[in-house]
Amino acid sequence: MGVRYFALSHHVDFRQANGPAVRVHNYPPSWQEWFDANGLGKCDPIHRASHRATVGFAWSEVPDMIKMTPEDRFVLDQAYRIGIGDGFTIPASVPGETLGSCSFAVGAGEAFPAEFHFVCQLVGGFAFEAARRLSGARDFGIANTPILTDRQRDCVLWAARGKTDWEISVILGVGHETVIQHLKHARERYGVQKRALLAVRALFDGLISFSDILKR
Amino acid sequence: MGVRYFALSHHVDFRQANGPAVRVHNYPPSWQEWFDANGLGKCDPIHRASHRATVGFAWSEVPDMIKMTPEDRFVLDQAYRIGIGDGFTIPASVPGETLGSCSFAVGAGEAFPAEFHFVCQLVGGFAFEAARRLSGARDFGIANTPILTDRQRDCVLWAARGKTDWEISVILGVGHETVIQHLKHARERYGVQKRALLAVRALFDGLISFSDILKR
DNA sequence: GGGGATATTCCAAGAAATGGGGATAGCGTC
DNA sequence: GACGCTATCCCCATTTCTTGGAATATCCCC
Repeated sequence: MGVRYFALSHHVDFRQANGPAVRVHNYPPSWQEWFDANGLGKCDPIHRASHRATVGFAWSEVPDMIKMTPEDRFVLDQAYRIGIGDGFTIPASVPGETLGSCSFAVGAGEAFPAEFHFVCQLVGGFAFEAARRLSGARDFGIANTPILTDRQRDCVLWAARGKTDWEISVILGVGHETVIQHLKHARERYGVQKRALLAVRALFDGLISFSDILKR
Repeated sequence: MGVRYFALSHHVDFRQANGPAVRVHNYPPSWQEWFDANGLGKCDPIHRASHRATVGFAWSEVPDMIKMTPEDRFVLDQAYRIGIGDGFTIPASVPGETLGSCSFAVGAGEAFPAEFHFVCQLVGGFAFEAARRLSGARDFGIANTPILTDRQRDCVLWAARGKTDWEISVILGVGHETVIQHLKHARERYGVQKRALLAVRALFDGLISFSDILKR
């Protein structure tokens, strides 16, 4: 396929991975060591960017996809220094399941053959799905994501929008205590203590979406 | 591509759709009417199955992917009666965004040409991505998003993970008041009042990612 | 050297969220 | 009819967050 490196991986910290997670790659060992030592599994810029696409993207597009921090630039710099050049990454996302991706890269200084993007898209996508099935990761996904009632969902949505319990009660036309109760139950079902994490989980599971929250 | 029908759609109830949502298809109008009348956007069995895959799947695999209810069987039965036969669906999932999919189907009684699965995968995937961008479902407003300092980002990340200010102060090894201050400034830069919305905005901007937050 | 951004710590008052109890009513299932 | 789920309301105590101030010190840039 005209590329030198491949990397198929779940986006977890492999230093302390506990659940089922897959990683297969042919990057230089020194890169994996440095990558793990810095706990990049969960915050690598390429991985972060992959959480914002449905299909493959060239690494050159990453700065347009996420906010690049100085560390992000340092990470990409390090990769280049170790010999990893331009790349193309295929995201893999299933609601409620560990995120992952499959990347292909050429050596530093080489040009990525754009005519192989489609092939990478296909190979990367099906390769990840195969790994996902082998690892049993998919058995831990949406099957056990909590189900909320309509009212609970409404309250979570307005809470994610930054409204207070009292404001929500006015918006929904119910009592203040009712809203407290709905959010209490929603937190219990998700097994979380804080409404910030509740909002995040509801977003991740597809219960609510950014467009629900941020419109207007 | 050897198929008769296509359907590219966000999984929402189009009777009461309010946000940006896309639907393009050439199914019979009677099917869309019946589909909407029954509010299937969110519970159609093909859509539900697509929430458990990262790549395309043949509709014949659906019973192995989700638990089929009697209603599900009735829905598929109705589709067949209207003239929709076997199909292949490509899921499209981005954390925090409305779920969607792109399907291809042959007429009732016809055989789906398996040799076109790969082509469907590619066309469906990129078609959905194109529709997603056109619809503004994802508007990359990276340019004018606030810039946080490293410490502020750390605090936002831990706050999104559901930690209290005091817990964060222990984790980061700084004073309790310092964390309060960082989050105060972070909220000011984002122009929000609540940490739940702060977490959502930071996620939306790509400052932090779901895999940063959720270990699993 | 001055200006600006950053990181750090501290105080205090009030608002809001959380966790623990309750209760009533409707609705559908077994 | 008993049971479970849902939605609605109420009380309490405690913790946590938010907002308004304040102060140092470092670092980089001009």
